[in-house]
Amino acid sequence: MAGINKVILVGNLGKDPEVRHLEGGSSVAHFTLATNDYYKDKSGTRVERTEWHNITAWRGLAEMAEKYLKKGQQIYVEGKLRTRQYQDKDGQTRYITEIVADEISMLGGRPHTEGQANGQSTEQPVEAQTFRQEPEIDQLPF
Amino acid sequence: MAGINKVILVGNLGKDPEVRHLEGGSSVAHFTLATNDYYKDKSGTRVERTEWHNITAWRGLAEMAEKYLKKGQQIYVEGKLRTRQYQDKDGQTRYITEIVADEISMLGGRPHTEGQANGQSTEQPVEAQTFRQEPEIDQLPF
Amino acid sequence: MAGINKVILVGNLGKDPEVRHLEGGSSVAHFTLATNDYYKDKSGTRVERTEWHNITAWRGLAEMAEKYLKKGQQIYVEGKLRTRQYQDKDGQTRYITEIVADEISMLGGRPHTEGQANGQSTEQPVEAQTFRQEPEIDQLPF
Amino acid sequence: MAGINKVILVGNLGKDPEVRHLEGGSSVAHFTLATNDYYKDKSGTRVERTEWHNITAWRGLAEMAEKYLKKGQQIYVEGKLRTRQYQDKDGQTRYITEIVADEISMLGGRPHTEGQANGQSTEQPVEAQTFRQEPEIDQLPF
DNA sequence: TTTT
DNA sequence: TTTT
Repeated sequence: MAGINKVILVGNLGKDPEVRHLEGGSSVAHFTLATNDYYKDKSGTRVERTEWHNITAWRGLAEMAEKYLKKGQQIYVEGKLRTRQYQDKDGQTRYITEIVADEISMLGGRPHTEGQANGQSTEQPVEAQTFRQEPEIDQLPF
Repeated sequence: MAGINKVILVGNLGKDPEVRHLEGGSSVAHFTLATNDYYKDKSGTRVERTEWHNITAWRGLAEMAEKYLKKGQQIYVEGKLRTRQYQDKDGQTRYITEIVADEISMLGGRPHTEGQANGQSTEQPVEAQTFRQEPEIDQLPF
Repeated sequence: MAGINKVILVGNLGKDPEVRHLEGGSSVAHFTLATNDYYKDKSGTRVERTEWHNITAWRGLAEMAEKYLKKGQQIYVEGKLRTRQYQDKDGQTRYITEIVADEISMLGGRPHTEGQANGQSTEQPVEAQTFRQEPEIDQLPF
Repeated sequence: MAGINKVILVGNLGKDPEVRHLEGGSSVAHFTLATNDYYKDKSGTRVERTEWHNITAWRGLAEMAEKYLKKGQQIYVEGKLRTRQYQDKDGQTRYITEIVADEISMLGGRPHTEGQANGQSTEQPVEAQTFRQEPEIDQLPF
């Protein structure tokens, strides 16, 4: 039975993406994304709740992340949930749930800083864009 | 900054929901949902990949789950991601990511088996329905 | 500014898809999809409301629709909204809003009827599958 | 059969919302939302395509729209598709497809201008927020 | 642990 | 025009 496994997030990057360039020429990027929620508690006080998500982006999306995404930026992410097993340092099996991105879009028309060779940094408004990664078999190098 | 944290799943229940009736009169249900994916590997062989999701449903949705949802049934779930911390038996901090359901819809018009007191089981077609839980502050009794 | 334009539907086909094979070798399918909604009116009576959607599928999805989709079948459709202008028979400009499908998934494991040359019809369970159409420039032959 | 009818948009308001306060104390807001798409045509030229959507918001969301939403602002809208019939000035039956909003979130932390009694306008950063309208029976006053 |  |  075919299923649907879809995640839609709008949030802010917790840090710059970490990008690894793999041997076969492929790339993978990791970053965290915060989605904030507000609600009123019983006393009527406004409370903020932040949820942190682990985002993984492959190939073209990893390269896009490396070039354009910075800590704090607000983005739209569409992807699928994947829970991976790994062994921690004590040899115990642990699980981590990630969102594997299929589409990333930069929101808010926020200017982004492009690093300059001379150490200067000029604010260059980068027109917000949507990037899409066509589905392929994900390599799992970790 | 307000964010969006939305999950949309179509899959099959891995087991009957476990429902707990809390002291304040509230209820919470837990179950797992499998979403299946198919892809062709390099040799062209069709491979199935199953992703398992932990679903939590509160209040009215928990009661709906208790009444209508059974192992194997195909459903639509809409909700939000939440990662919880807990201490494992060795006192170590661990994390689990769940989908807290906002809406559940039964798909496929699949007949559902209602347990009978006399041990017999009659197939009773249950009209597929959508159930929605209005947002409230989630209690976290575990 | 990049935007998001996404539609997610689960409903039943109102009729068999109409498929046109275009000169360049491409195909386009049209069909209607009903999504049903239930609510209680002021007197507490349960009322059903049906919304009808115009679905357009291109290329591989059109061929999938031609092969596998039949009137009455329950499917998941993901796509984008597009409003087209056309001239009615009186030369007036009219508008129609369609959902251009990016992904279609058959739900419910419902057996589908394959027409047979001898006029007989055998129920053949078709394994539910998800089909995806990679984004390209849509041709607009009508 | 229960269905799913869901639309997710990120785009910019084409004009300030038009809000009507109805006799029963309810309100309804209308505005248009542009979602922009970019693609490369056959010659490799980057082409922009804008899709316009008719958004309708009821009750609390209408009041939120009246207070906070302005032409040009980037927002997230979640809602459902609804196609309405009406008679045009020539007595002909026409159809219009709208998105009835269930949730609206302001994106980008963009400051918004609050009209001032003295005719001055001060830029007041409004913390982006998500507003939700609980489902009720929609009144249809037009 | 589901489904086809 | 669908489905339950």
